[in-house]
Amino acid sequence: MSLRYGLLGLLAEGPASGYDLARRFQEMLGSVWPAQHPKIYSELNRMAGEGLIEVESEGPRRRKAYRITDAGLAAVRQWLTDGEVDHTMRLQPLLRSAFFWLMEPADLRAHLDREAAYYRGELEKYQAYAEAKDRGDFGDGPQTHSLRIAIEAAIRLYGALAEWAEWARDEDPPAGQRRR
Amino acid sequence: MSLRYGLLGLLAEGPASGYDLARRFQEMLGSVWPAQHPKIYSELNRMAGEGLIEVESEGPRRRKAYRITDAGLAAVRQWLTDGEVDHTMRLQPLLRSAFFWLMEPADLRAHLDREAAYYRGELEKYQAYAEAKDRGDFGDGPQTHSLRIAIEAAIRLYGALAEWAEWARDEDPPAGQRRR
DNA sequence: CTAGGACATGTCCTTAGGTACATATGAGAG
DNA sequence: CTCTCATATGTACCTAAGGACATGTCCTAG
Repeated sequence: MSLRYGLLGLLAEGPASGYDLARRFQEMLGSVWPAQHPKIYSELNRMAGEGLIEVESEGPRRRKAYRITDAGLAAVRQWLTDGEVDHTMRLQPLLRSAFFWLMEPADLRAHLDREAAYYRGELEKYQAYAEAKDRGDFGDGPQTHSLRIAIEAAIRLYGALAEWAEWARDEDPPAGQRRR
Repeated sequence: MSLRYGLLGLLAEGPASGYDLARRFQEMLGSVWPAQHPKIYSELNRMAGEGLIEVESEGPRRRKAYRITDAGLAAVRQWLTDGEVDHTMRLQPLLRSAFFWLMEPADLRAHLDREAAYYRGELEKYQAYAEAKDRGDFGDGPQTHSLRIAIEAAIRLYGALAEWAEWARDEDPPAGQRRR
């Protein structure tokens, strides 16, 4: 149900259409919780049926903007405070790492180089974002502050992963490594 | 298809039954790639049908041990070197963090305390594991070396998350915070 | 000798996630 | 005026994931 609450959380900032939500989800939450538009639209319809959100206005190009209801706001808040936190991680790159011994040393090195570059890239993206935010480019409402906290998490995570990949790349390759 | 390759990777170390694989997946990969036994058994059956693994022996209690075939070994190796890395993260705690502004400051503080404690706990678990490994408790084959790299990633990730949660907890709460 | 528990494999069913496809509409370029 | 592109919403369908339930088997404690 995380997508549901993610949408409610975004709607708590103000009315938005499914299209808006899809874009904002992608932009600001895409790296911690991917969501495609079909799922978003169907979830919005479900939530409208349950009274958690309601159609605020219908605009041009069939645009429907939704507004969160009191019930919806209460639902997100309850989820945030009482809902059990799901600590499940699903990190394919780490799953792969358990099987590095099956790779050729050269391939592994190349792989870790690419991984490190990827994480460095993400890290820089979020660092730039954080700097813009700290300069006040996005105002300083409570939402902005929360977003800054989320960005800080991304910075620390990608930083940790980048350093890990570089560390692993520079580690001695396993002694028992053998060619196929 | 990550589960598939995870199973093949484990089977590359030696024959195992579905039950074994479920336990080992849970133990050593559970925190980066959860897998329940129904999925494992059905995936094993599918892979047996495709010739990636084969039944090595049938033991007591209906136990069926599988062995990886040459085709299976080639498949994991190809996945490891040529397969596109999926960098998707699905971290509910970070999704939540974008909506901290909706929480009461006291609830948020309690939440971040629990989160920090959780991450510290995981961190210690993996640190202990790493120390045992560095002492040589598990031998020092190439698999062990890979596992050590995976554990190092877990240590760095949980360390980063623990510090993030503590940092966020001790941050000034957003100025615009308002009561319900 | 029997009851309970760990071992071991599976089915069933529901939901979540994701790709591909379909369609309508308004704005702007040429 | 028409073509194209971005906006905007959806359906259809497939696979992955996961909870609930069912069943068989061997061991051991009492």
